[in-house]
Amino acid sequence: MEQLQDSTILSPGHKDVTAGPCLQTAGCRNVAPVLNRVGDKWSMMIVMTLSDGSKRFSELKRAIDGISQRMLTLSLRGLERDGMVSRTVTPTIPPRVDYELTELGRSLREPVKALGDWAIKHIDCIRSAQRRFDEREDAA
Amino acid sequence: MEQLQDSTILSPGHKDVTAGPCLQTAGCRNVAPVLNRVGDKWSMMIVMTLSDGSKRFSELKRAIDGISQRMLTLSLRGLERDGMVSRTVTPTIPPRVDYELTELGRSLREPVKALGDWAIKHIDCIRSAQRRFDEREDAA
DNA sequence: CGGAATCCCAGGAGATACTG
DNA sequence: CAGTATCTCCTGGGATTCCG
Repeated sequence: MEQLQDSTILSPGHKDVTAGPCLQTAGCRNVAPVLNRVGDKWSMMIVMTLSDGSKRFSELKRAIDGISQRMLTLSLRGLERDGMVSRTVTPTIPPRVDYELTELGRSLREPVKALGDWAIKHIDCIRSAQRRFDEREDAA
Repeated sequence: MEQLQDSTILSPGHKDVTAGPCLQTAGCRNVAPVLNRVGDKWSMMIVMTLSDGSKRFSELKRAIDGISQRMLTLSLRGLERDGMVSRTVTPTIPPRVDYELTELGRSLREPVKALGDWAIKHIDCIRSAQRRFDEREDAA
């Protein structure tokens, strides 16, 4: 089996965590893995797409458009592993597999929405900041 | 100049956005870039670290511990480009550069904290879900 | 001190082909 | 249909070195 994306952030060659000196870093260390999944392009797309009910593999693949079946599989595995998504196999022929947000997954939608609202609210600000930055850079 | 991490998510070989069929995907497309920066390991660390006031380059490097100067530079550039962080050069000898959260950057702390709180609140749930998942997998 | 430039490699991710 | 298995290409990112 290929190495599953484990979302466990641990700097390679890093000392022991329990001996961690930085206070905020400790809390950060808990948050980082979650952010990493949430921040992931495909995982987010999937959660969004599953927001309005369960979908089967091929439905997801078609809905998300641009995702390869490989990344869909891997991302779903990651979300399933994190307990965000449940996977239900119906062993008919041909087989049918449905994915659905778990309670945990659904509870995630709220804070993510908060962040999404922030993003939408400030997207213009960010865009223009980027433009200004790029212009100054081009001038140089 | 090396290609700056532009945080602009656009599937390669993707059709035109304006013709996009999916409604929620459109909003998602705005949110994704932001999430991608927010979800970024180092960028988050930096924002966290800058939460309590401005810091200079070497302070950040020491505070974050594990980051390479390359990634620190690149991440700071990204944050600066997005208007989250301001960069102030004091041309003394030796030179001194201070980084500070902008208003935009500070406003980001709140929704991020919401997400962080969610993460902390559910981290046990996630961890145990991961353990269960891994055990079932080992059994197979 | 704060970077920029270069080298280099492991891991991320697409395309394709095969299977239960 | 819903994956798994390869193969391959490409980028992210560490280490190191040089510059103002």
